[in-house]
Amino acid sequence: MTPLTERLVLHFGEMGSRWGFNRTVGQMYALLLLGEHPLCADELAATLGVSRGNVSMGLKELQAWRLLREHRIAGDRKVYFSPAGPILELARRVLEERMRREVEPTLLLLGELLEQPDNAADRHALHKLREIHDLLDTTAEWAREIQTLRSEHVQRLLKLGTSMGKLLEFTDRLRGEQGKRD
Amino acid sequence: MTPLTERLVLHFGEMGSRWGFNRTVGQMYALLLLGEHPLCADELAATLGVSRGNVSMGLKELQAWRLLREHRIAGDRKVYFSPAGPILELARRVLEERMRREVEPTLLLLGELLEQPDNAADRHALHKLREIHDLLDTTAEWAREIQTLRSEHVQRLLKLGTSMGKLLEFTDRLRGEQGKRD
DNA sequence: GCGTATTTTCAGTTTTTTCTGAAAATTCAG
DNA sequence: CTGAATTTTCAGAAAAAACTGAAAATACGC
Repeated sequence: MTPLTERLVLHFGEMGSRWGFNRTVGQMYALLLLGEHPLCADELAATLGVSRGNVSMGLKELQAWRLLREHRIAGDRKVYFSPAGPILELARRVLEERMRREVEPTLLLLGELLEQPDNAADRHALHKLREIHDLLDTTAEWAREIQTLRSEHVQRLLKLGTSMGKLLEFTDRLRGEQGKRD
Repeated sequence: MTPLTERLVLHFGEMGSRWGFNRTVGQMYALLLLGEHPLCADELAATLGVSRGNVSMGLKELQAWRLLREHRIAGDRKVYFSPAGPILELARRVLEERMRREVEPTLLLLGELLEQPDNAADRHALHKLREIHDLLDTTAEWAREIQTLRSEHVQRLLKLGTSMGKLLEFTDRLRGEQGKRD
């Protein structure tokens, strides 16, 4: 492991928890990302100095995120792993999985609660619930559509940034000045 | 606490950790969101059945996210709290804070590592690093621009969804068919 | 199929995070 | 100012999450 790789591994380990998984999983993925060749579980365990069992659980977790690709070599029983695609594709899968874990459950619950018969005591709460539900719903729809676009278009869309929004700001400002003149 | 509020409080408590804070903080925010009136620390502690100290730390956390507004009433020493604005504004602050916590540190590190003198052993790793850096950089820029737009325009932009992207897909398909005819 | 190389599982241990409650610090009505 | 009301802090307790290592299960070359 070169000093550069080591630095990244440590960083991914620390950030792991903020990204929704544990230190070992973060470090494992850093290694797989930077390495030129696929690695097997034993190599991961040895390089990171963690137990074989821990690596096994980590691999399961990364597979749940669909971030891994398996490689099998004829005459070798071990399974080797590498990242499941180009960076943008990985980011897209992380987005999808995070929507599933962080947004979907709440969206479902809110939808259910909003269908219940209206109780006078909850009028205000239901109003808030509706607002939250609608925002999450729009966001989920947006994320779902991102998944349908081709990588190159996601790329271009990101680069476009908020120019659409800026256009809205601009036209509104024009309209405002026109209003003053009227 | 009505059954509806109770249900939401429990849910926000469970989801808390996935959203980057702990159970108590999640529950506290659910209460503040749904309640019609601002609440003081003692009310939060009593309603949720947690210690006063825990609520104090939770409030500090929510303030770090800039999700709270303080209310002070003449002749009453207690401080009362309510959500810091409309839902969309809160979502925007969560986005900002999450970028700061989850993306910025990595972006800074990658930027630093990419400036180091190139080491032959790291050629491949540096290439990957560059890819990740550029994607995070574009994403951060995009998030920063969102913060500059007015709420109503963020709303419209979200609703527009990926129609821009769909347009790209569409024109590319047309171009493709044209290509076949040539 | 056999037998071993490899992976998975999971009970017990360690580490980390969260929570409590009482003491210290702060704030503000009088 | 004063002092009680309120908030914050933080050491220690409790709870949750992560990790180990060995045993069980599985997979696959021979």
